[in-house]
Amino acid sequence: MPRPNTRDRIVDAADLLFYQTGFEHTSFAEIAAVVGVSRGNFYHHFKTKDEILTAVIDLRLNKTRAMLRDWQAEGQGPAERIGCFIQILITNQSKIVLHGCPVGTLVSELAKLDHAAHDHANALFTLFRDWLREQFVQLGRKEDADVLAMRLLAQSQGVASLASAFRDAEFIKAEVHQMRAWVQSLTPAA
Amino acid sequence: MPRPNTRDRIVDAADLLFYQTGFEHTSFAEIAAVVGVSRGNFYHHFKTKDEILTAVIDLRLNKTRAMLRDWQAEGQGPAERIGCFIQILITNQSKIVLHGCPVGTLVSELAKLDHAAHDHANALFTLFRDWLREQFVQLGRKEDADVLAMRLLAQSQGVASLASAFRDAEFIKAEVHQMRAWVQSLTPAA
DNA sequence: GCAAAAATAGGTCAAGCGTCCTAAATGAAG
DNA sequence: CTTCATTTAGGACGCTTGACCTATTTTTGC
Repeated sequence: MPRPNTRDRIVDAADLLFYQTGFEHTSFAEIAAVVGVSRGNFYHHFKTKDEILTAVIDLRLNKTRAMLRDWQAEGQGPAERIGCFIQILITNQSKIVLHGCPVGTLVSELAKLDHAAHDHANALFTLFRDWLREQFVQLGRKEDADVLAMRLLAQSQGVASLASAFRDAEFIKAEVHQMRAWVQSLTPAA
Repeated sequence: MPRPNTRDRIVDAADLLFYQTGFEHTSFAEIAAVVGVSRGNFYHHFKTKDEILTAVIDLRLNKTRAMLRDWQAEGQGPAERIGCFIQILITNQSKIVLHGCPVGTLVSELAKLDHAAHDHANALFTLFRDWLREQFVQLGRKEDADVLAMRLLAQSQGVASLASAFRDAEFIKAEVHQMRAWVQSLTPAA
């Protein structure tokens, strides 16, 4: 097995560059330069730019699934698990201020390009949506679990969007506090 | 007689194309083709692409200022005026599902490109933010008016983002209903 | 150890881009 | 009518892009 997995390094670099500067604005040459491989080597692993995009989305899907699985395995209640989701905004606040939400900005860009991979990328949103819905169900909100899941998802998107626009990390902290209080208000007293 | 102003027609076309397909993805040739002018004529009015962007942002700023002024002049209370803002999501729902929020997606794209015009575009957000803050002040929430303004702005951004991602106009309607109820809950009984 | 396969390097290509130029058509002013 | 600035047309440039090809090196399987 090839120790220095060039393909993975390319996907990792593309993942980061797509996040930082956007899919369309990132060129083959830039990715290749970051990884330190020639364009020919690059082409050996990925015939088209769309193939790289597919690989990047798959990587993000796998990482997200693993993360959700970890949260599930920590032996806490649904409210605490929803708290893990909200916590992402804090953990990644500096990146979010600079480049927005990785999922939201990618899906938005692909929507504008009318790109075939839009649905594939949106599966990232669906992953969170379904997982959050399940948590709200376990919280005893079976009736409106999906509505609540979408609302929390929308809130986090809005917070990331404005935090980036105004380059304001404090805004994230304040809204996260409010989101936590909101979840608390939905949690039946134990 | 005022001739059909070519410059204005160019800006109008660029405004629409930037919204529908993004700033970077829109080329000189596309705009020129839509307007029906030659690239030379185009260049006579705008030396660089950034000049067009500046003109488009200025156009949007003026349109937004006029809209806010109209809302102010309708002789209603602050709660009704905030309702006008929320109503945009309904009025433009089909466009939002297809292309997202015109302000949010532009600011987000310029942030990713690290474009100098980012702050200029973000003035659109500031316009709404300041106006909303004033409405909340008049609603008797002087202390947290800016927090509430940002929260409502973030909500509308999140709703637009997810509505576009899931291509779901019904989601907009549902969340608008919730947002109206929220404003109502902040309004002191008359 | 050696042949097959995979990986890497670097050159090449057509297309599209923003930009720039010159020249012709138009229209207002004297 | 003439003059001259404005507007329009369209060609040309230099550059970047994604895509593709061939040659060489490295790794793998038997």
